[in-house]
Amino acid sequence: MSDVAAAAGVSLKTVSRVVNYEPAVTPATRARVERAIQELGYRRNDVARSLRRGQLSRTVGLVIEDVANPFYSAITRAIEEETRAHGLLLITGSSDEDPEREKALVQALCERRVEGLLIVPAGRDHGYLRPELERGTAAVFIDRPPGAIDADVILLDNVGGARAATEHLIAHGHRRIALVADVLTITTAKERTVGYEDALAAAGIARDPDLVCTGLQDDDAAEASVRELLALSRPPTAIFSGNNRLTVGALRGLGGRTGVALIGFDDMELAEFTDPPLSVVAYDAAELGRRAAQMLLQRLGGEGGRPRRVVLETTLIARGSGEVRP
Amino acid sequence: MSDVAAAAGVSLKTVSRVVNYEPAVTPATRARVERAIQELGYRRNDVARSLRRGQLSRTVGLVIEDVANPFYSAITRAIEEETRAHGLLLITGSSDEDPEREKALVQALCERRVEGLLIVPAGRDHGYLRPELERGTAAVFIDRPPGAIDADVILLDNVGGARAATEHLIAHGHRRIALVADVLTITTAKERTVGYEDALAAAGIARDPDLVCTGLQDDDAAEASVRELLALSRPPTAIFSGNNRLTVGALRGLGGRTGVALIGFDDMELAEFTDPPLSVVAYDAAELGRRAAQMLLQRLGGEGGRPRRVVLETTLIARGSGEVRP
DNA sequence: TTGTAAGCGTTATCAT
DNA sequence: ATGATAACGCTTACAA
Repeated sequence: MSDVAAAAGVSLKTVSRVVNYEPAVTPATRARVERAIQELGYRRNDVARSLRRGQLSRTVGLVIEDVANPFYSAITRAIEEETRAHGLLLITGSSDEDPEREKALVQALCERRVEGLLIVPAGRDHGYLRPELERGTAAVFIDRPPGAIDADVILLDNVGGARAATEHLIAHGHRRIALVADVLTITTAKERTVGYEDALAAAGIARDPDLVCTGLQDDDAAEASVRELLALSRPPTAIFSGNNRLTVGALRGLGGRTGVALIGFDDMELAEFTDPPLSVVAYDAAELGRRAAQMLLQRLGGEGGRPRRVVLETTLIARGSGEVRP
Repeated sequence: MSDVAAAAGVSLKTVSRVVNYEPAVTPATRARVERAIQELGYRRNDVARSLRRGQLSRTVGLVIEDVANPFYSAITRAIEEETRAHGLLLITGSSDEDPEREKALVQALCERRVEGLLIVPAGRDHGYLRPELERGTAAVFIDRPPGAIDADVILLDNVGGARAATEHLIAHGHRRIALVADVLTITTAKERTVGYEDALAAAGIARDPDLVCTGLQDDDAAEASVRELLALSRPPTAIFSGNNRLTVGALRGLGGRTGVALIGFDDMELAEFTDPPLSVVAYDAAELGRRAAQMLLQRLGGEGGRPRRVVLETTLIARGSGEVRP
């Protein structure tokens, strides 16, 4: 900047004025400065800028489980849209469901002085965030509630969605319905399991432990579980799978068998083209991201008040696989 | 930091030493400082830090077309993995195939002094980057080459992949093969079109303009085109679609018709479960991101030399839809 | 309209 | 082993 000032024969401050479109500059001076900027290839340093202006980094941090998962990338995209509209850049990171990694990411983001944090929590204890929150960093949790602190959060109606799927299967005549779910320490997995069990109980169907497969962390685990389910002496006539990855595994485990009903939680890109077309519990992932970003932006805008909790509804999309009869 | 120093009864510099794990500090002093840090909830300010240390922001910028597209989110994830290993955070943004948006994003990233730039270019003229490159910001282009400047780039063998797909269809007896492609100003779309035409020419099949649908920007456009193709007096017996979004549209346009062969460029999540299973031109999207990040990291590490150009191979995965006979 | 001086939170340099 | 001081590139407050 001082180089530009020298080249244009003005003071530092005048260059600053030009760069920031402050009005108090003669058109002639402005032109001279702009020429110098062009020639020297000067570009304002936002790092230095935010330092002096009081910690406003104009960035927001996002920690999710895995960007490569369509569920999270849809959320990411929606958040990006909202933040961009406010001139905020987005720093992203994947935690891979590892609490340590989540914490390390959040800390790196805080050191970089992001103005706000959007987190799909992997860990259960977010006490480590308290100092940040007290110091004014806003935080909004997505998809799962925070642990050990109180903060804004936006969730899905997991219990309701899982219950609806299970009820749907029951309504189509199934009584031996298997569950394929992730580790139950993940609240979404837990809630979807509860929804499944609620529906069975309401229909007076005893919960058969043989049919409940939990702790499945990837598609391979789901595939193996489904194979085992099919090998039972009394195999299930229907399967409810708890998320998009597990649904892929379940389909693989079914190996083309179309006689077993299947409903998956999370809509998927080619769901309408599988054989039979895949019935799913769907919801608006983009809306999840959008609302989270909006809540964060409101907090950044100075909005006070108690932490809020928003729950988004799910919809059952019946395409065929969930309507197969026993 | 000065608060911490005061609380611990030491100087600013000593706190800095503790925070940076510099050896020259008595264990006793260190302990005292660390207690003060705990109590005050102090966290190092990386913004100020990078200012003094000479512009090392420890961040890298990534500009892609759309994170919500699985192709790009896979790339993003791989890049994240590489940069994380080097302590670099990733700032991401989607250009939506809009050159202005790409440029605005890149400029915002440069103002924030990212150390390096990873770009899937939307525009054709990257002259605007020259000042940044001269000043030492590294840049690597992904999936498409830069325009008007010379820089490292990692590409896919689009011509080869498209040619292989078309040859495969020809080998299965097709002579009326339709093309469903994006706007040809996008180099990947152009190259895939060239590969398609090459294969036809090599087989002595005249290019029928009725069968060549280009300029399709989304799945809806592809769906409409496929419907029109099927309504021709002499409809195609096979379709080659130029990317994952267009493939979704093509499938929709086919409306369950299984008699028309289909090969898509880009593998997809449920491709193995469609009816018939979807044949695709696949490649390692993660590898694309990984290699790009590695090239960037090498440049950041001071590696000189002429810009490099890496081309990744594609593989034809025959699952069924590409093997349907006319 | 333009310029000067101070300071944002940190690290580098040089003393002690 | 510890500290004083300047400096990073910029903006704010004030002066001319």
